Amino acid sequence: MTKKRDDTVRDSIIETSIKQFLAKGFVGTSVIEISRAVGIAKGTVYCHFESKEQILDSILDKYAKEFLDGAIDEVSKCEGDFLTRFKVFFKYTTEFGRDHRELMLVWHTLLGEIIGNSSETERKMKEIQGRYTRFLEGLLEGGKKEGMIGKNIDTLIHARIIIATLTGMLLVWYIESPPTDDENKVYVRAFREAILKGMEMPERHSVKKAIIKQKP
Amino acid sequence: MTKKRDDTVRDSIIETSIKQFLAKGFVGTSVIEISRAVGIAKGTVYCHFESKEQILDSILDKYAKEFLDGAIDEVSKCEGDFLTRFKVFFKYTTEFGRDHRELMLVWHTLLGEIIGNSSETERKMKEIQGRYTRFLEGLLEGGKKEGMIGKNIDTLIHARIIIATLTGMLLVWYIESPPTDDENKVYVRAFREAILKGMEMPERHSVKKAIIKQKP
Amino acid sequence: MTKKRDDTVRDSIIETSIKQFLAKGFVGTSVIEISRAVGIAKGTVYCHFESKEQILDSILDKYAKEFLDGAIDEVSKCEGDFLTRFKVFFKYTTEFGRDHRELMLVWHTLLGEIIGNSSETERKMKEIQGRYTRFLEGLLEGGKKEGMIGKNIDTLIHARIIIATLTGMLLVWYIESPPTDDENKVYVRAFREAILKGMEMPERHSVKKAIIKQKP
Amino acid sequence: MTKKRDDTVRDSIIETSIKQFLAKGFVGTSVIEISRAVGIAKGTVYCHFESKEQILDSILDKYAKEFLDGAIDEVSKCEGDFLTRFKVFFKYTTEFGRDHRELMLVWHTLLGEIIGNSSETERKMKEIQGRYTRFLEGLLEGGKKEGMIGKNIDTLIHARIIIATLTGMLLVWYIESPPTDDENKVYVRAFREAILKGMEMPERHSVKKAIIKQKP
DNA sequence: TATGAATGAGGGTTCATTCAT
DNA sequence: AATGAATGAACCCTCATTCAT
Repeated sequence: MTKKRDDTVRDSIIETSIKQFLAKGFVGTSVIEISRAVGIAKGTVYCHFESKEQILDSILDKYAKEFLDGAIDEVSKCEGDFLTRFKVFFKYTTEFGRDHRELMLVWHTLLGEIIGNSSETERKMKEIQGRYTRFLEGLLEGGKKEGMIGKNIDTLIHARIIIATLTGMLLVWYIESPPTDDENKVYVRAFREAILKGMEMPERHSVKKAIIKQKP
Repeated sequence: MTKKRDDTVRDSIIETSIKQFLAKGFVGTSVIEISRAVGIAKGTVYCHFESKEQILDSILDKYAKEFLDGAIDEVSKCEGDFLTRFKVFFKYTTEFGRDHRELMLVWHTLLGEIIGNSSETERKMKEIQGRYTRFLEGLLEGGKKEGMIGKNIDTLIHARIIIATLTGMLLVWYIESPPTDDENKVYVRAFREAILKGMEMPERHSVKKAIIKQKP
Repeated sequence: MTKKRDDTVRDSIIETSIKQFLAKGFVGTSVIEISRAVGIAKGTVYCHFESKEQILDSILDKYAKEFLDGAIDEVSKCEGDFLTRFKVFFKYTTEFGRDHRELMLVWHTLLGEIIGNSSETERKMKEIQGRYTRFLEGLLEGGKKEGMIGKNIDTLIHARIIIATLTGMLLVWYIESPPTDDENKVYVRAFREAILKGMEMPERHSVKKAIIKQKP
Repeated sequence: MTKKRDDTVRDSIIETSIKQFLAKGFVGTSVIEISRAVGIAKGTVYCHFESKEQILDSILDKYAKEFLDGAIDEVSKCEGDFLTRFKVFFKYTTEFGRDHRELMLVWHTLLGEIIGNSSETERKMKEIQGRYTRFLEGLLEGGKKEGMIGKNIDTLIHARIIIATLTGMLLVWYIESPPTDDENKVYVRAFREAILKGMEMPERHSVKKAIIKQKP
């Protein structure tokens, strides 16, 4: 309601910056490169953002709003049990990653660059990351209550494992050339199953047996 | 006795650069910051390295030599079956990650910054990463032949999944404050079990459905 | 009205650079010295030139355009015989040398510094120098056809001698304190007569022996 | 008598520096380049010279001693009339230029770079140049007394013209590819005749006639 | 005498930011 | 809002010189 005017240029700057930051990092990207890629003058960038750092901030906000809030929204709307909700979460995450490859990746790329800065931006990144972890922890906690994942599972640790896995998945996809759509599906399913197995009720079968008995 | 002279300063520069690159990225770290942290003059850095980029190169070489070659060595020395070898690999990787936190992390930090550069350094990074992937693929291939992991498992894909998972694990550890040693063990075990389950023989239980019958 | 904008600063940089290069050579002059002499910030130089080398390039272009093209123009406009044309050329050259002392001298100063560089700038200098030589050769060739200079005169060699003489004249003027206007005229006349005598028709008197019968 | 010890290295440094200064100028040549070309360590240069500037000084001394003193010597030893002495001078100069191409050229190259410096070295260069001019002036003055060159010839001006011409000759040879030995001889003779004609007794024939009457 | 690691001033260049138009 | 010339700090790197060995 408030911000309504024509934000075409502003959005263009953000969209372009994501691409550039992804390719060359935050420090490695200059304002003039952004402005040229957008097709405006250097000074014009400063009509829309106070500083280069503010562009980064807006990207983080965009990530938090579109990805994180989106995931939370999607999951809250789902009324099923833990497994259903988890699958919704997983589907949302991987599909978002597929459709907003750059936004997801720039997040991880910048993490490495920004964390340790002790800047305001670092604080923001840590806060977003924390919100993500806690949301996932809550989801798992629910699964525990429903008896769908092992009681002795540490939900915080597993939240982290899941994030780690998803993070790593994206990075590897980025380094190696992007997989085909079919490969993509195989990956995603394999990841999901691996994650779920890691948390499943021990009664179903002993991990130990499965692993150790292989040596006849 | 060959070329051995006192490389103290050189090593210092590398060690310090790792820390600085980790904290601020490659572009974000200036040569004068490195020199000050080492306690030498700016010019002295150039007595030991031709350029800032060459420091980075040396770090990558160090990573490749210490971590990758170390892992390959360790595994080749092990004469057991796939599972034993895989555990050796896993142990080596996680322990190396624990003991050389910075070296491992700087690798991943710089990956995000460098990939896309189309620089010589990028080529080097991709080559190292490729060597790692192929090594792991070979390991899994062996497991397949021994009948210890499912015949239908795509070893390349799973090599990538494993790397992704380990990568992500490290990154998350870094973003969140470092876990205690005990947490560490739980993580590592959980990760390893998850990975192995994802690949185990389908006959034993029903992973099969999840992994193999992707296309209904 | 085409691209005309205010090139005051750009021109100032060139004018100042000529003086500085003349005094201290190209390598010996720093960009900050130029900027300070112009009265602008160091960075501003780079708003007008891509690099220090580009300033040099512009000076060469200026030299080629103002001096060389000017000479060619002046001579082509003259419809007289060889002697008339040669005198026009000589007058133009010496007057240009008198009125654009610095531009002429910086050319020669930089020649010594740049030649041997195997840089792009060297190529440019050689090309300009070559154009100058060929133009003069053409002029002499005309004189030969008109029968006003000896048939056996090698026009290329004499073109070079003339250039050498003019070049040396300028350099000596610079090293020794600049001569008065009256001395100037004596110089110029003496030079011109010496040059013309060296090429005149052998029949008239015995230069022939000196020039032609080189091999007894 | 005084300096007797083995100056091989010192001489090597000077010889090498001449080549390097010629190719890249004084400022453009670094001490390490010289040392590498000589095949010694950088520090060793400072065992033989106090500074880079001192190398230049030694080159100038060498030029003054070998070329200038040599010319003066040669001419004083000759007992003939002006024309004979002048020819001796000219022969010596051009042959020295042919045989010590680099030493001669580096002198002219460095002139442009150093003059204007207001350094001690500049003073030295001006002094050498002045000594050269005065020597030549004396030679011409003798010719005047012997009645072999025109009474109204200004010997200082003509000394300058001669130097200028020789200087220019060298530079042009340097810029254009070096002439063959035969071409060389033609040049040299043409130069000498041109110079001598410019100074000859007016009684022999009127310059004016020769030049002006060409237009019938 | 010879070495080469160490120094730090200074060079060319980039770039975020400002501001008059 | 849009522009781009201007700024000056900061960056990477070079180099003359010193000095302990």
